[in-house]
Amino acid sequence: MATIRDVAAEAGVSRATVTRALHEPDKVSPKRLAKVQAAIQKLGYRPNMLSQTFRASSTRNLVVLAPNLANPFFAKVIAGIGAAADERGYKILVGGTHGSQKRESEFVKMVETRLADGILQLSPYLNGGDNLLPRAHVPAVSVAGVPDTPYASVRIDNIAAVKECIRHLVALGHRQIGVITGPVDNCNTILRLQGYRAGLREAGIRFNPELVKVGNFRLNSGLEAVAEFALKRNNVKPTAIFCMNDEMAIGAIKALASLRLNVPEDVSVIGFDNLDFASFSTPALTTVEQPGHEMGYRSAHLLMDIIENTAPSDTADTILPYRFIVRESTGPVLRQEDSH
Amino acid sequence: MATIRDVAAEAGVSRATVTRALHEPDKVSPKRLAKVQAAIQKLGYRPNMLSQTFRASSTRNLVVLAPNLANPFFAKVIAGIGAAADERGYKILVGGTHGSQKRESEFVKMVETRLADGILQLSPYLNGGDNLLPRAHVPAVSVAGVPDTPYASVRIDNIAAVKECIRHLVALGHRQIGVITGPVDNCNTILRLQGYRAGLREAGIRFNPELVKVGNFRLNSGLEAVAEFALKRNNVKPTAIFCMNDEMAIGAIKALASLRLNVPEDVSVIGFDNLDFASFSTPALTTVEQPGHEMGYRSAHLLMDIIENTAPSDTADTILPYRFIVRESTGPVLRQEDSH
DNA sequence: GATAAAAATGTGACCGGTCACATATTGGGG
DNA sequence: CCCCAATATGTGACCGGTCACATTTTTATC
Repeated sequence: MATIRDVAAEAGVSRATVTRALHEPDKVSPKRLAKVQAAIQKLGYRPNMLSQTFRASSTRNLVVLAPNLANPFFAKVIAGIGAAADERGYKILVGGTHGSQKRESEFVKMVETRLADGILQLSPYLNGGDNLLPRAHVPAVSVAGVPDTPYASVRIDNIAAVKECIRHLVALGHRQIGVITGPVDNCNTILRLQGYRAGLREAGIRFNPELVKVGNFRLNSGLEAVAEFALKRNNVKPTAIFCMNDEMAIGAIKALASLRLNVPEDVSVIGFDNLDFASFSTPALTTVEQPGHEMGYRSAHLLMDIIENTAPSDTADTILPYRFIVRESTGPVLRQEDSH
Repeated sequence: MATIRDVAAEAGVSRATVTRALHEPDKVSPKRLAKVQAAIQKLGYRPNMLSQTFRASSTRNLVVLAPNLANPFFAKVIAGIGAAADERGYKILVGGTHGSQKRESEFVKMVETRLADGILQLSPYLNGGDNLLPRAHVPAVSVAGVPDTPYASVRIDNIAAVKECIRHLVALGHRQIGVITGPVDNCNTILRLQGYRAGLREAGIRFNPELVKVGNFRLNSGLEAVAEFALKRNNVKPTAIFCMNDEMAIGAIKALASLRLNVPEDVSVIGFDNLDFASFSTPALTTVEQPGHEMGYRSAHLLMDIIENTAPSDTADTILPYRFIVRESTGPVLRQEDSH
């Protein structure tokens, strides 16, 4: 593989002239420029980014920490990040952590060891001890995360969004409103649960822990949670279920169907995220749209600003608007009390 | 940021001793080892990977070229790649190309400029001119791609898989079998279309171009293709539709539902990939499972072998088994000719 | 055509580890 | 206590660009 010295020798100039020909062509006389270009052509020279990057000690790589690559919502966010990175000549390294602390610290180490310039953290766990980022002082932005992080975040107002869902259900006459959550230590779970409780309070409904089922954001856990609701001996059966993401909502609908319960006649279901699949499910899902692409885009620009020091690494939160979308999976409660 | 020289000075030893303390601790006397470790601790020293990597001129990064990150099948493959990379201390850079040549060449350039060691190409276009990889002689493996690439590939036998789908439909009495394809130049489209035609031939059914609709592998295009089938003035209405992936199949089912056609009573539908969503759709999808995780895993190991020169960079194909899964979306054709 | 200013080019050091080799230290056997 | 081998440590060069600065060449002005 040809080096810059080979090119210099071939063109009969110095190394510095080659560098200049590459980066500041107008500072090189046309004659030599042509010679250098010919030499580059002839030798098939490609500058070694590694050494460039080493000298500059900046890689223009961003690490994206995603707990789960299979989550379509994250795919949207990542697309947005990619678009922003592209605009400024950055590349993104997508690290699937699968929730593993070890994996996560591997990627943080990439920044500490200069293989990447900063980190975008998707949906982190609450900063209750196990969040690595604050400890390592590394440029970071949290996407779709929590308020009050020690670094900037871009997100929606989860609490308000969920309150709006509950308000919608209450308006339809529901008072037994179940909820299927994500993992208990997930920040979105925590916030949305707060929204849920606030929504109930607003409607004067007492919070009933039996109506809360813990899921994991995957299809299957929606299914299992509904099975648990059905299995219950006692008679607190929800007439509506708020699911903390669309995948679990689709799982829930599937489970309800196999119990011969119709959505929304027997049970209303609400999701969260507005995946593409949400409008294609039967019935089409009432859900909250998070502007995933926009969130990714904004947060990536913010991170790059921080890296390049054009923005102070403050902890300001950017709150983007959500959109509550009513489709077919929610409807009025029918007054045939406890038919199932 | 502390360098190895700082550590050496602090510990009162030479740079080489520090390196050895880091990589071959048993070759350093316990006394100095302790001193070095104390110095590292005190200075918060972290080796600069960039320079290490520069010296070794190997980054242990693999670039994954994915046309579309939102495709859940690719997510599975990427997870497999990640698992393999992990085992051997590689990291993966996921590059969403969105079908753009420019983006793709950006990533190829990353390998040429040594920011990554090799490329995994997901579902490439046929080598009709616009496939960059052969031109750049870069370590590469194709995943879920075509036969006869100039580099190794890991895939299933698409033709056989589709033939099996058609055979299944024919056995149920279907003779008007529609197909919704991916983009015409996509290699999977081409192979699966060959399988489709071979399946028809086997059953003695004449190929009818009017039963072929071109899609783009996204939900919406399944919907649109069905709308086109419905719209047709002439009377070649399919009693079964083979979709080249699950997303389009789910789109197709949605469209059929809005036309008041039942699946599978009125029209049977088959998908491809066996996404998680496939078994959660209503009705659950008959489909072909590609071992996405395994494909990613195998191809990544193959690529790493090539990079490390333990495997010759031959063009051998690895063919993995697929699995045809019959669920609820296919059924016998009802003999009430042309009810719709 | 001489002189100063501007533009073009070349030189050596450097980024931060690592390696090959040279040198110093230790230990055991006689 | 000396000698040789084995082990431990240090030295300088190097990876491939890039930068600051020194040097040379060109151009402008009188």
